Amino acid sequence: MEKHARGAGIKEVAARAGVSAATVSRALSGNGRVSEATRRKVQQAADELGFVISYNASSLASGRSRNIGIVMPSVGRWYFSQVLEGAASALIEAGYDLTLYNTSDGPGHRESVLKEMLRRKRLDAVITVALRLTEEELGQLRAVDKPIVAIGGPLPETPTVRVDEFSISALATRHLISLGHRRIAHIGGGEELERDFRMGSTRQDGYLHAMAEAGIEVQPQWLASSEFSVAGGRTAAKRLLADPDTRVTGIFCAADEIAVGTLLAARELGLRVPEDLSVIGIDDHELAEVFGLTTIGQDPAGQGAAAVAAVLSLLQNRAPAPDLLHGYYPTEFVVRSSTAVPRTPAESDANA
Amino acid sequence: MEKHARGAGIKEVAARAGVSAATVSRALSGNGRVSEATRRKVQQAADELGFVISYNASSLASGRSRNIGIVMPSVGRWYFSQVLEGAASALIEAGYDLTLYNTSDGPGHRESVLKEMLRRKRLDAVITVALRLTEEELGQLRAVDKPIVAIGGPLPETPTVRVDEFSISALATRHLISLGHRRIAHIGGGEELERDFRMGSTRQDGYLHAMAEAGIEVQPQWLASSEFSVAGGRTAAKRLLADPDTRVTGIFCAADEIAVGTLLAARELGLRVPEDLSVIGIDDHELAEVFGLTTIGQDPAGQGAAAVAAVLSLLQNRAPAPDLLHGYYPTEFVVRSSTAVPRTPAESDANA
DNA sequence: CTGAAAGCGCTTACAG
DNA sequence: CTGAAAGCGCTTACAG
Repeated sequence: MEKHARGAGIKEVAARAGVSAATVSRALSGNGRVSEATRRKVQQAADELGFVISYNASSLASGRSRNIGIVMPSVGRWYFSQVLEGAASALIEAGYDLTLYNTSDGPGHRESVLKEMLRRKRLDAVITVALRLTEEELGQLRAVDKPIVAIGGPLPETPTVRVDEFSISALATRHLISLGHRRIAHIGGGEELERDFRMGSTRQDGYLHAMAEAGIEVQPQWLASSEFSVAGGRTAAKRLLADPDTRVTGIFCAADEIAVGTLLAARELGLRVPEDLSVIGIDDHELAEVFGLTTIGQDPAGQGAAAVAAVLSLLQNRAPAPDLLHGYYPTEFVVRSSTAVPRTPAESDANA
Repeated sequence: MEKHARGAGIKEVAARAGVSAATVSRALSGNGRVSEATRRKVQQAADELGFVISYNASSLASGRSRNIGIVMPSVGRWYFSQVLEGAASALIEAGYDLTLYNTSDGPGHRESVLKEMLRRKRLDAVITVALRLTEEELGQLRAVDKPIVAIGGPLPETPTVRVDEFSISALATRHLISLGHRRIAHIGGGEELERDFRMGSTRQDGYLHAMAEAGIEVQPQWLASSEFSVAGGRTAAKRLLADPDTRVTGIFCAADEIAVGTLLAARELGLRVPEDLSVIGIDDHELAEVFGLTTIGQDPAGQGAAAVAAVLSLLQNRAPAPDLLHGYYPTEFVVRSSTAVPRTPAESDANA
């Protein structure tokens, strides 16, 4: 009774099935050969007793935890919540637990997360999202000798699910250029993005590259930045659009939330989109469709699932997953109604 | 060397400090008395060796896991991502791990999550978010004899962090009524909300109550529903506002995302807010401020943190947390610019 | 295919 | 305050 209340253990199952605990373990885990008849007997006994394995004991004995850690700087922000959703689904599907480490509370916390929590041996592998690690931190993680897969971070020699920031940014910019825009601004992710993804510059670089390629000289006031939010984008765009000698006809925003903010700012300033202003973003955020935003979709949930798939395969055969070392996660160019040929082509020849 | 690579164990620390493993355990965990001198010696040895405790071993031996499970139907939706963010911060602060169970993939998955994962003894307690459980499921959870705290669900006799759905809905509706509106619609959360929170009806009930209280007969076409998204709200509001004999002057939306969608719909239909239409939501979503939306803030991150606090206190002394059994989580009425006196007071006397 | 036994790395009465 | 020893509930060579 007492025993029952705390759940039947492997011994009880063994007794009921008339076999040894070792056999129960083999039958239930699938490791080691067991006759079909025995397996069935054991399974039935386990079912009858409502046996639930103790992961702690199992992990301690076997060294495997069926538990993956995910480290990200913020669950509350859209991108991360989507990644998490995708990863969580994939993990639950595979029968793995997911331990979440939200490092949002400043670097102090992040450090303790990395140094302690990840090494407490309860994890089979780690997925980092948009995390920059120092050489030392990376070394520590590697010392534990557990698979690490990154999403969107700059971890050297770590299998990484990433989109080609530079190319999609150049693509977005070229889209505006090809429509005839020449006065094109860029609202980047600013420090936040830079810190988390080390790609604020990469997206801006793609923009600068496309502009240079087209022989357009970028004016300094065309470069703005915003935090990743509609409010931030709105503020940045208002500032940008209010400046009389900035008068751009197109804006490439580093994220859809910023782009939506830009659309709102334009509206408030009496600018029509796309007649007076074309706007393009990155993400294919759910608001993008609502606002008819042209964007480059990057499917964060898919990225989360892809990282899980990579981790699981590493866990099985430690294959180096070459595509994650060199390839890029696919993106999708989605043309909607926020971009069009500029209304005043006369402007497009003025270069300063 | 070998040993070192896999991390020093408690024995190595004991040897280095010149004490027994038992003493190391006591010194490091704080359980049991250890002389200050010994404690320091042990701590230093542990630091030098980079000792990290094995949670699996510790949990197996002690029965405590320092790990809390959180079950929610969707991490990707705003409300849940915020709850998670709040809970994660609070847990990391307390030195607890957080295991996430995202049950979004249908009831089949949810069931296995509840029946198996939560019982694998790796968890000290469980926080459920917006989860309806059957009597049986609840019984199973209780059988494990681990603290359960709910957020927003209808779990009987379970300490629950919840806002007063009925009252805030009535409040929101009364706000419109007090401004002079009488033709007021309600866009609820529909099935989705009903299923997850069992409160779709509660929010609608609050609306109906306030309307009845004011002697206003609610016309059937004033009741609409939408999924929890801007897109959903926009669609629902368009349908509602397009109907010529519905002509409401105010809409109470069950969530800010729906309300924002409603604002967009109004704009597209050429209705000015608040001159032609007043809109009020619930949440204080980050978009609410951007859109000047009047709303009732419910601070989901705070709810997550509150649930964690409750769980931790239950873990310490098993106090029943009476406020969580009867009280409500505080909300905040935030008046912005989406609500005002209706332009055409003549209408407000027509009752059918 | 199956069992007895050692062991995973801690914690905690029990003595002292 | 500290140590020796048993035990947490599994897994897995090692034999058979």
